[in-house]
Amino acid sequence: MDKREQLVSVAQQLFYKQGITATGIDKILAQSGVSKRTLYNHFKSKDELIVAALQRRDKEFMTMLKTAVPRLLKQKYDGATHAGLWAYFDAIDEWINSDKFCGCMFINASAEFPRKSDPIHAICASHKMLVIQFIEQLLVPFQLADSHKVAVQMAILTDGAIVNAHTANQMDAAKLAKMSAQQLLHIYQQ
Amino acid sequence: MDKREQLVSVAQQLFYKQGITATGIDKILAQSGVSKRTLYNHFKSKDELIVAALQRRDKEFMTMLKTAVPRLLKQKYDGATHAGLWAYFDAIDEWINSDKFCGCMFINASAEFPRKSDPIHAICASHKMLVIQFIEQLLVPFQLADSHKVAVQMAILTDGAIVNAHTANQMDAAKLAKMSAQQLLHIYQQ
DNA sequence: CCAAAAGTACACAGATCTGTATACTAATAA
DNA sequence: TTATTAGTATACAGATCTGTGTACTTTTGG
Repeated sequence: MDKREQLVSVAQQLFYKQGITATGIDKILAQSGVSKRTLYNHFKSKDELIVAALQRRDKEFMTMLKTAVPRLLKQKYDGATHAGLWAYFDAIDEWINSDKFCGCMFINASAEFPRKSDPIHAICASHKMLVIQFIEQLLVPFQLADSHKVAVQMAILTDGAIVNAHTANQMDAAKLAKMSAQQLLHIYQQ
Repeated sequence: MDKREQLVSVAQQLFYKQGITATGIDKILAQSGVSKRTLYNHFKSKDELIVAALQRRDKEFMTMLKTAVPRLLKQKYDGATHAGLWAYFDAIDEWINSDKFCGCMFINASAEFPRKSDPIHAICASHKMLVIQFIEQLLVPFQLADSHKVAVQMAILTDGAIVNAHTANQMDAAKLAKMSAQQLLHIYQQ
């Protein structure tokens, strides 16, 4: 019933699966069953729709993390305090090996909109910052001297795993990234 | 004078800087000073030109690695046998912080052409395999039990650094990735 | 019930994109 | 020299894309 939500939801799916530039407005209208006039009443351009789709994906992804990590922490590690980070990599692994996986929407979007000044690119950057903050929380039990730096290192492992799975079909990339993380934190813990 | 080479060279630059779908044939023709008919005598479609541009970039990037790594190995590590991998991460760092950097062309291309069956996507995958092989050579001095697995872990760190630099403006990503690599190989060396 | 808000259908402007057709010109090689 | 090859200029077909204009219909709140 909420036409705006329908539009953004369908746009998000199509942009993610087929690329943003490659997805025309008409495809989104056809699949959502909304008229073109309604779209341009809610958004003044395609760019605004792209922004809304990315913001929706941002919320969706963070929600996924915030539910999957506690679930896996309980399932696989009996809720052990330090194991949040392992559960995080397990969650990434689950996602990468699910059929909905098509790379990271924000990495993909910044590939299509490479100019740093582009608002679309800026949204991608701030999403990545949010993920780094999320990781930093999981690092608290390790009592690290510079937990932000380590969080960025974990983010690098994450993005590397995502890209290797998507581009090079390395579907075990998240498992390898998790191993790397465990070995790295073994050092930091000393 | 070699019109084909001019076309592929300009196409590579524009595809890399602006994205592939966003770059029209006409822009490539204008910048290379070649007529449209000549383009379609050499390539039967834009897709073929894309393939040629990616293959050219593949050669260029591998050549860059094969010259930068020995140079940095000598400059910074006095040619120490085991330091090839550190020189490799230094080379990635140099590239990331150069003004020509605009992410990894193959990561970007697979974002725009996500279907695994697409020949363009396949070229991206095989480029990543070449890089992994290159890394594996640098791991020889470490005499690892499973050097391929570690090479993939290094590739994950590399791609993560590239993506974090490009998408999240983390320009020190390669330095952090190098640190991770050094800590990881310290373990593997024991 | 009725007025305002929201949505639909559809035509179309104007730009852009890939690819082709045609007729002419420059270079090259036997 | 002359035939062939390679390239140019340019118009254009046909598709597609974003965005607007207009007239009609549905929904909804007071």
